Amino acid sequence: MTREQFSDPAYLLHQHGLQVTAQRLAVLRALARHSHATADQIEEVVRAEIGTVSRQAVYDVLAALTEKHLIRRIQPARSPALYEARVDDNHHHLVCRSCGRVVDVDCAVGQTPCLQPSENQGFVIDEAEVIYWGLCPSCQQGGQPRQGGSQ
Amino acid sequence: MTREQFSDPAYLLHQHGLQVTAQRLAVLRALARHSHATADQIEEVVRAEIGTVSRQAVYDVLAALTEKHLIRRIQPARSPALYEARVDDNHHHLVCRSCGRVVDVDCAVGQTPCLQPSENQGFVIDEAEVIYWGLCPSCQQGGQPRQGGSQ
DNA sequence: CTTTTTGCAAATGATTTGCATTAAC
DNA sequence: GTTAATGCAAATCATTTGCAAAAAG
Repeated sequence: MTREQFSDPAYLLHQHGLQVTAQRLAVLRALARHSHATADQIEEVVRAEIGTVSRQAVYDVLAALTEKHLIRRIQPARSPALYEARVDDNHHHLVCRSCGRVVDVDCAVGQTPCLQPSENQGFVIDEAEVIYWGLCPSCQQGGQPRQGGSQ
Repeated sequence: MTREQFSDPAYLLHQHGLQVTAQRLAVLRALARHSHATADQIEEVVRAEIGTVSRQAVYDVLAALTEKHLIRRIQPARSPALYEARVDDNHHHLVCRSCGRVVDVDCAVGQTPCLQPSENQGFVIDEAEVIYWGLCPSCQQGGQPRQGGSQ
């Protein structure tokens, strides 16, 4: 197993029991380039690249990749879900309540302590998702909320 | 201002510039009793109590209360949003990927450090939302995922 | 009395489902 | 060849919108 196989999309898919298809590769490539993209945006990018994808194929691919933890789905309140290339790096998100902008931030508490809640109540935790809600720099001046957590 | 005014729902509403209506009081009461309820469930409870509410009134009330931070909205992946009586206690959530069960847990890192991300990128943060994804005790035996983060 | 809320109906919009066709293994 | 993935159409379902009637201050 060579080092570069780790980052080879086709190998990754195969490794997780998924068939290697043009649209799956294209979705992975699209996400590598555009982080925090909606299904719609991904569809657009993928279609531009390989010519044809159905919306359903996109949803299907995203669901399959999410289930295998090859990508991550984030749901910033009411707006459509966003997807990002999974990096397994325990990073979190800053989300603007006004414009919906999403920015990555490293975990504030070190490497992986976020995975441990104070009490697990018998749950087996596999992921900690942290969203910091607030206003981005540009929305702090002038703008008032249009989307996001409230209303 | 007496001590009990702090917890008086009518006073709370008034204090936040909201008119005091039967359905708002009923929603607050419903949430005090049933934490992590969907709009649907709240509608049901409220209707049982005051006889009549439209679905829209429920959504409207929930939006108003959420905006004033009197209650909190949580969005566990694809499933409908849940609401809980706001406690301002910096607690987080354990969500079961299989059955969708939601359980409260205290912040693992003390009083309010969760509000501070490693870098705020110029954002003004007003809330930190933490969701621990995993499997609840009962779903660890036997059951396989039906709803939740991955398809 | 004036403004905010409610109720009703209809619309929106993301996501899902079912099934035949096609591509991967 | 078999099985898994795609494409297409139609359905679902939470949530929103617009407007008239009712209630709150």
